[in-house]
Amino acid sequence: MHSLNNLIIEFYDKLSSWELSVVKDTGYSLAQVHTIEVLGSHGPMRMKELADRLGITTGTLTVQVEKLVQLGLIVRTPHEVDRRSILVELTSEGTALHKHHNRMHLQLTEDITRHLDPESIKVLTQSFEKMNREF
Amino acid sequence: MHSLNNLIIEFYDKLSSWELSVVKDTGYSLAQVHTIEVLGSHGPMRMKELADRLGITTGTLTVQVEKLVQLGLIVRTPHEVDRRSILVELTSEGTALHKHHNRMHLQLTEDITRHLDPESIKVLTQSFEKMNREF
DNA sequence: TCCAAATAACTTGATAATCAAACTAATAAA
DNA sequence: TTTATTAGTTTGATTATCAAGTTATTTGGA
Repeated sequence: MHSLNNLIIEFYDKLSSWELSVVKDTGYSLAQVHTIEVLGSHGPMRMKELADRLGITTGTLTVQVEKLVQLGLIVRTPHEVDRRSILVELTSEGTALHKHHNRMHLQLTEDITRHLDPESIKVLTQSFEKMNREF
Repeated sequence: MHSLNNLIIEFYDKLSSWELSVVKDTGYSLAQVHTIEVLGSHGPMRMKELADRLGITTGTLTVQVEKLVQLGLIVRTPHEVDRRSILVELTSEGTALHKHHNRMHLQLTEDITRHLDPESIKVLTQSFEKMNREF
């Protein structure tokens, strides 16, 4: 258990470094790409929910979103029922950035699992499913 | 492979959120705890190496380190052979913070793996070893 | 129904984190 | 021994962040 713990920490650390270098290549900031990631994988959402997912306040997010709108990556649309809220969603350019980032991730996954046999991949997948459920 | 990729991304995302909330409880910033983490798990090191591991410039690190020294978490000692360099290392208080954070991690690992059978744990551990080697 | 409380987003003012570039001191290489 | 490189710091500017206050809207009692 102790060694597994250390391996997870090391895995997380290496993934963070990889993410940082990949993001730097895009020319956007880590916070910006992270925002695009969340919108890309979960779809349009309100400011409040987005802020919660990103772990920042709505005040901070207002500024971030303003910049991403100017960059043409996202758009703000009024919420259909709740007029206090606005929905944030990706533009086609934002979607393209998300897809590009996703391809990078997929390539990484292929790279780091290339020495795993099919049975291990299967167990690994099931284990991740179970672990993700426990957070 | 595609689903495993998504599971890894989700795992990373949840781990990030967990880390953020755990760090917030300590009263220190994410950057500060991260610095302590690196020093705690790899031992004393030069500014340059520490900056590289953290993914920041030495200019930024100089400011960070100064604050951590004032907080009593780390100390600067001259490098024995290279007089351009200084070694950064944890104080006993810094070590205590690292140990505390490590215990949190261990607890998390125990929590998220509690529904995995011994054989899966074994395969999972071996898989992480192989994946970490490929980064 | 109507008003108080809660919620969503934004704004403002302050602080922390970051970088690039310039600088100093020391080492390495020619 | 010069010259080039490296380590760390400083400076000036920019970005990210928060807490607190503001406005508009919704919700939940009385």
